[in-house]
Formats: sequence, structure tokens, C-alpha cells
Amino acid sequence: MPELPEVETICRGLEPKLAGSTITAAKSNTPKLRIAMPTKLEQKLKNKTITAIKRRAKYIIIELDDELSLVIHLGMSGRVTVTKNYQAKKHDHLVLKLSNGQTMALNDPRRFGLVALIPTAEIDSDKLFVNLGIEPLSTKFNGAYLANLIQKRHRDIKSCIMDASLVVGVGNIYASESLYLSKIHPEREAATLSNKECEELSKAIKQTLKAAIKAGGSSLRDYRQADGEMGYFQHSFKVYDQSGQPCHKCKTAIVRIKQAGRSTYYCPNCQI
DNA sequence: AGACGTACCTGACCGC
DNA sequence: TGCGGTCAGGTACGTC
Repeated sequence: MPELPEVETICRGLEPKLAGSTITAAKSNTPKLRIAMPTKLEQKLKNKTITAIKRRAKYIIIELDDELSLVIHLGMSGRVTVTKNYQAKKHDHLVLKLSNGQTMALNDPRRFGLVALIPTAEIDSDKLFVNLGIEPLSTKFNGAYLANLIQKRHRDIKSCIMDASLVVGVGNIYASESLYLSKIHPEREAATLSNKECEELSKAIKQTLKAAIKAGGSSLRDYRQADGEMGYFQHSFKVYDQSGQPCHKCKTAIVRIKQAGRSTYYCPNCQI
């Protein structure tokens, strides 16, 4: 489930725990998640030192000292834990023992996530990354950029902002939240958005994601003090999962609809 | 090219 | 207690 803010928070949490440590042992427990586990994964990871943790879209990129990167996607249900006293759990697919005494585990019940080993220099051109759209928090992403992206799109706007080939990191929760903040109806045909609306929406996406990252940072402080899980944080949503609750602005009941098989929440009065 | 449906998988929850 | 249905925060692929 993790969306961009969660993945960003996880990366920030992993950095101090992993960077500089060497993987003393790696154990892969599952032949395949969404894609097959890399061949000889355990041997390839053993005795490698972790140099940096990065993020692109919702991918966690763990850079190793031999020009190879361990790439992890959490899918819908993935979690990462780093603990000193590791105890194996059901659905722990990859377990790394580290030279600092910590153990990192990737747990993913639904197995929609993935693990890949990609030469660091080839990540951008890798199949998993090559079709990814712009990072929403980059300065390049703004109203004009969004307007250009969607000017010929006849799908609804919610599908467009969730389309990772256009803009990455906006999942089902923050799509609803961003549209609410920018007062745009989720079923609006994308191409009909005015330049002003594109400006509002791009700002709303940034604001929503940044606020969630900040909230994740708070969770992270707690996390650092104890062994724990990363991947799910407390959120306070304005519309997501708020069916029937009064809109914060106008008190109209929040409505849930289905778009492309996914739940969308919006205020039928504020969003046009 | 773009839009749309479907598939991947487990687990929690709800009504009967 | 069990069973069937529905739902869940993501992404890739096939088809039209």
C-alpha cells in the first residue's frame, strides 16, 4: 500500500540503519513475488556493503559497493523491518543480516511487491524504471507541466494522476486527497481542466504528499527509538475512507464511488 | 497512442 | 464454525 510518502519515509528510516553496513548473510525464502527473485540473490548480496539508500517513484533503491543496486517495491502490502532481535514471520521473503547486528526483513503477504538486482548505472534504463513519469515533488512538475501531460487525455482526471507513466507516486489515497484539496471532481475528463485547475491540482499533489512525508517523519522518530516496522503510518484523511462523514468545508456528506475498480472519495458539493 | 479490463495474491471482515 | 462475497494503499499486460 505504501504510496510515495511512506516509501520516502521508509528510505529515510533505512538510511541511518543500513548505510555503511555490510550484508553478512542474505536469505531468500520465496521463488517469486510479482516477478521472480533474482538468480543467486543470496550469493550476490553476501559481503556487499550498503553505500546509500535512494527512492525513485515507489521503489526503494539500496546501493551496494559493487555497482549493483538492490531494488525493492512494496506493492500493496509490503513492509520493511530492521531489528536487533529478528524473529522469522510468515511472508518474510528476504532477510538480510547486517554487520552492525541488525536484521532487515521484507514482509509482503500479498506478494505484489518485487525484489530486483540492477546495475546502478542502468537503473534509469531498466524495464521497471524506463517508463516512469515525473517525480511530483520535483520543481519541474507544475501546472504547466501537468496541463501539457493531460491535454489530450480523455480519461477521468483521477486515473491520469494515478498513471505512473505520467506522474509517479500518487496512489489511490493521495489521488482522492489531492483532488479534494484542489476542488476538482474525480470524474472530470482530464483534457477539460483549465490551466488554473492544473496549477491548483499540481500544488495540491505536492502539498498533500509533503504533509504526509512530514507526518511520516514524526512516526520515524518513534520508530528510531525502538525496533519496529516501517511501511504503515497514521494518517488523517480529509476524504479517503470518510464515506458519510461531513466535508470539512461545507458539511456535505463525503461520497464513495468506484473508478477503474478502485474506491474514490469526494465531496459532491465542493468538487466540480 | 490511449483506454480499458484483467490478472497477480493473501487476509480481514461481514452477513448468513 | 464455516462459507461465500467484498474489500484492501500497485502495477503490468493484452486487446480493441
